[in-house]
Amino acid sequence: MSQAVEIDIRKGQKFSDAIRDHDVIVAKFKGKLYDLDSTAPEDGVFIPVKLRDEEGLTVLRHSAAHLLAHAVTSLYKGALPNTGPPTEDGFYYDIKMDPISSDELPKIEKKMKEIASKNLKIERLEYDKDTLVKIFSGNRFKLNIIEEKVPDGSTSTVYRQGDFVDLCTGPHVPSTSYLKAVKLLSLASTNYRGDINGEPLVRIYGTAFPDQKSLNEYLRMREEAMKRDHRKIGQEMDLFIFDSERAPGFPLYTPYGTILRNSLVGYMRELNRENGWSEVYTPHIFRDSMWKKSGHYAKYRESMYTFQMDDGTGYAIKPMNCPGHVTIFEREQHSFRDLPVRYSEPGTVYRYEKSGEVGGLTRPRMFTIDDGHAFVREDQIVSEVTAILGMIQKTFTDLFGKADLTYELSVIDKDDLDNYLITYRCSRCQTEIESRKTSQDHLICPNCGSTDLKPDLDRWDAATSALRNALQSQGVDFKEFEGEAAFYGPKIDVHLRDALGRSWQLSTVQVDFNLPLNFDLTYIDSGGERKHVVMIHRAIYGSYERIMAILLEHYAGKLPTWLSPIQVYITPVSDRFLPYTEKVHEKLLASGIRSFLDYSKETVNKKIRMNRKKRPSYIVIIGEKEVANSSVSVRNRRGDVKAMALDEFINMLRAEISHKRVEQPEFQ
RNA sequence: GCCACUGUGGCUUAGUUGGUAGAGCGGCUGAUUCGUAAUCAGCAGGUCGGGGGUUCGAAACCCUCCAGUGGCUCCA
Repeated sequence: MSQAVEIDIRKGQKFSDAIRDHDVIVAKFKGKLYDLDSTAPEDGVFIPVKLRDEEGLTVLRHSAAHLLAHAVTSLYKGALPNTGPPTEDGFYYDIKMDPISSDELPKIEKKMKEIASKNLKIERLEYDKDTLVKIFSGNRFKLNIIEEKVPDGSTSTVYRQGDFVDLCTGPHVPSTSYLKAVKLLSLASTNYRGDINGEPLVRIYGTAFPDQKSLNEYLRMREEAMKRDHRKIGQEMDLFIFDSERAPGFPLYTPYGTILRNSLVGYMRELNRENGWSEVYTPHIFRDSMWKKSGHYAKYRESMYTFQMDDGTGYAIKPMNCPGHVTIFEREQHSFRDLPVRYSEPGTVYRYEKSGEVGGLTRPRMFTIDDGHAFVREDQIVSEVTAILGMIQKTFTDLFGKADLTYELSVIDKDDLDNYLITYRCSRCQTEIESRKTSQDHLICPNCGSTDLKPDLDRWDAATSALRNALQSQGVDFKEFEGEAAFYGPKIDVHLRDALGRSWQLSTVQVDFNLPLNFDLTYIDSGGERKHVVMIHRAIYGSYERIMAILLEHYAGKLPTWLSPIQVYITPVSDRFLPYTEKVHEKLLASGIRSFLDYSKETVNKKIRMNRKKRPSYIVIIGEKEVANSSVSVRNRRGDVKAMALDEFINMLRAEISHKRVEQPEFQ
């Protein structure tokens, strides 16, 4: 982060003439980035942007993308660059070319470095549309961009470095010599414009940094992330398996994994109880009539597991828990005094994710949501959502020690109301209907047949501002995303940043007007009138699978002791000390501590080596001294060893577990 | 679902241009009774993802299906 120094500049003066610092690569003038080589459009002050600044880094990577396209087009005849933007931590370029294998990345990278070392000037050139069309006549992708983005009679810019020219609005670093630390990372394929039917393109991912040192640091982090892959750690710790032949995409939890899972379930059960959420239990299968009524069949049938019995009745396995909770809610009439009614359940759902989409615990075909549905009055939305946000903050503070959360509020796009469920009012007879119209449909008033129906967004507005109020009352920062709302209502998504700086989407809080209408869920208000409830869907972990994956990657498997499947791994130095070891083990078990005794007759070294990958919280070794002193020799996760009295060890563990401590006490 | 890559015993893997599989870890057996990341020896374990084809001969080449990985699309 460099200081926001400001430099005076006069109209027509080149930015480069006003600065000396070689690290400055672009100028920010009135909020817009300019190449150093360009001139100020008017008098004013500009901020010099350095390589290391966030915006500078983006520019650097964008330039690196050009360098990549430059190298590829010079190596592969007929390769047609499409687009190559910077990304959060690097860049990519989509190129039409024959498929290549990742073995060729080093070759391309070498070419990039070769071009960079030529210290080519990167020039910005402005041309009219006709000239642009001539320049890119051989590249139909660029011609499409010109056709769409450059109006007739206007101009746009290209950037040239040596013999390579790319259509681009820039800005870029002044010369290729800035691109010293570039690295190609992976190869993927994509379709033109992200359209499934679009032409297949080769996408090459890479990254760039101001210097080799920070690039190396990034690569180390990347490697660390790879080592922390929950699929790998989960196998090492023996937590779950996937049997890709028998159940592709379905996790099976082993005994250790089930301990972890149950710890998380137990935590949520307690949190729910403390916050007035009743636990319920619902079937995994419902008749198809249920899914027709809920609307799931209409929208999600192809990703549901459906089947038919011999007598012809149709069923489906649940892809969501809401209908079950709704069914329980419906069993009795509700007064306005009863609300909110809150049902929660670790609800296992099954969704047929398409073959290319499944992967590990983050995208399985079976997962268990820490699901909750609150049935509330409209005036209760704010307080209910506020309470849920509090539960979210508590949960992640407990799980991660310090929760680095970001909030997103997804709201309706009022310029594009198609596909949202909204109230329409007939202009002629004032009849109100609830509908989700698509662009093909046109609505007709069921009462008078008029087609003049006006959307009424009052309820959406009220719900959205309720969510906004709840967020503000919690004093958290949030961003709003227009058009990201669910079709049935606005929602809040919560993201967590992990130890490696990666952001994961976890919690979600959604306001739903749809299901209460589909199922006609009502309460009797104080005036004796029937009103529709509002449903609030909430998941805090998101799913048990996902939170487990995140915990494993965040902690590199070294889970806080309260969550750790093996809290104590205990083994004697030799069989002679087994009786005392068993006594210690039993006392630990009696104290509620998950102790696992290793009877194998191996050397201590070997036993530790064999069991370390299971990440026990503590390793306890019992030998002659321990037997003599009624003590234990304890090794913690960091590898520090300490001898202590058995009771001292048990007290330490109990405190650590009951306070859900993330760190272990230090051994002096 | 689309594109690319990959698929060898429980795990990690070797296998040059095709000549019917090697290893380490783990497992088992025996010896060793051992002090915080490698004690020794022996044994068992593989229809090289499935099926089809080419060939005198296929783990290797071709086709096809399945699965995994990385992306795209999707994610209620």
